[in-house]
Amino acid sequence: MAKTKHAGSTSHETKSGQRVLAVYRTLRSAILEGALRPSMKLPEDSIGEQLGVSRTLVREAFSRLAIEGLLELKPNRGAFVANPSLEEARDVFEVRNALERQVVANLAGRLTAQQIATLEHHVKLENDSQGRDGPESIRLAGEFHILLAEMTGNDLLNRYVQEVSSRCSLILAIYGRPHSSECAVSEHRQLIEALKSGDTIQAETVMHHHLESVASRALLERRPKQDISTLLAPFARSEGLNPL
Amino acid sequence: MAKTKHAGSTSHETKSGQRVLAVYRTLRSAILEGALRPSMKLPEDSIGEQLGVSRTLVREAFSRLAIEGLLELKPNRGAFVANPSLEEARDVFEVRNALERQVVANLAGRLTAQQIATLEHHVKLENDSQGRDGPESIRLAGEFHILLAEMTGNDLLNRYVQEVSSRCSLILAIYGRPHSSECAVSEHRQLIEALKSGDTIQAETVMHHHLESVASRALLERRPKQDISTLLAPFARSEGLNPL
DNA sequence: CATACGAGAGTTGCATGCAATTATTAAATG
DNA sequence: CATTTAATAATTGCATGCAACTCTCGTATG
Repeated sequence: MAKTKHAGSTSHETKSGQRVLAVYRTLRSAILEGALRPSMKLPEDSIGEQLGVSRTLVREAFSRLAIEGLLELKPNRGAFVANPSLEEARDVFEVRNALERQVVANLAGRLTAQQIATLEHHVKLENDSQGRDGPESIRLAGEFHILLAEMTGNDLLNRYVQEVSSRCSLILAIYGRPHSSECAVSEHRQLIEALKSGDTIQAETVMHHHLESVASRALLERRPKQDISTLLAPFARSEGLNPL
Repeated sequence: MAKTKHAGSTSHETKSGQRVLAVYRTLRSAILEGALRPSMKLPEDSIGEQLGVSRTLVREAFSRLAIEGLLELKPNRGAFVANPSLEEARDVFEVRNALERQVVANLAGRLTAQQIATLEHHVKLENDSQGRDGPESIRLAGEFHILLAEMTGNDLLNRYVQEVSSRCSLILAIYGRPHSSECAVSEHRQLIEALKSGDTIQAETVMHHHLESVASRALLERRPKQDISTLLAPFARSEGLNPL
């Protein structure tokens, strides 16, 4: 096999060293965009070959993605795209709620004019893409929350919000309805207003309800699991069997 | 060099596969106990030789510790024990506050009799070790918070609490006063009472003040940094120099 | 016919080797 | 004598190789 020399997810040459980051980002995107479906097996070999790097780097990227909950690493068995259970999904939303309430608490009354402008511009984009079909408006809605987290200047908080956001994307890909799982633009607008006025309680409340509604819109129905054993269990039971 | 076959941090044979976990845990403990001081360089091969594993495994453990904020990885330069700035320390405490408020919100009014007994037993241990010298009572105080997080049954929340707790341990090792940086046992008792009564607001308030007081006891004074350049800068300036 | 077994192929876990980068020391120069 | 430069040593980044483990599938056996 020819050595392809660089493994660009984004097409421009990765500066130096951090090629593992490129692998990590490539896989991360692929999972979040749904190209790699939950429970899918990811062999080190083929991924490395595909990306033009050795198994060593793929392995390192796997390890990181596993920590972030996007992969599950089974010892001696390999890496699988995570397939979080409904319970885990609820756990993620609970943590997300706690983190994002801290984000708005941190930001309330402290936004600069520039930051407010950025947020309002972003909401306008969300509104414009509202009508059009799909992925664009979902992406924008997610990025609004990332934007807020970045504005806190708290790197750790920012990292955690990014991580739970990733997990939420995966969860929505599994459990979310095709359409209505996106954030309501009006709620984002409300949020900005509360942040501007410096009303911390109000901001936290709005954020809380906002995430609550996203979670319930996504999690209340839909296939509870697309894992084979869980899918089959009810059928088995109705046939008098008693699966694990 | 002889192959030592296993690299146990805890003396019992590591089952199979997960030797990297043993390396990770060993280094983690060493950092948190202060054996490896902040900013100290950790060369891959000497660590590997010391632990009887190859650089590959050490490298993987490094990567994980870096994600958790206990190491800093400088490209092409190697791994260094983290030396968080005061600002980063404040950020960590802010996130910890958000997470642990979620913990008590989750737990309030939902503790089983068994769990209550466990917590009260733990507080008794804390109280008993109060008088004695040092590390024991600090460890117990930290474990109380871990215990609470575990009781939520929310794995992600639990993991994040563990992570910020680690970071806090490192921070206290750098900035904390030798003695007074531990949790007040009475505050832990208050917390249990609030959780038993199911008063979520009260529980969150107590937790908030509790962590606030830990943070302020630790962070308000003490050497702002023990990095050489920062330590030297004031002396240099008083000599008419103008360091970076 | 269904289940259990085992040989072979494929994959992971880990160590090691080599090229590239950084650190260190020595010599050279102003 | 301080500073710069060149050569050497040490260390990291990454790929590859080998043993251990798992999976697959054909064969044997009850």
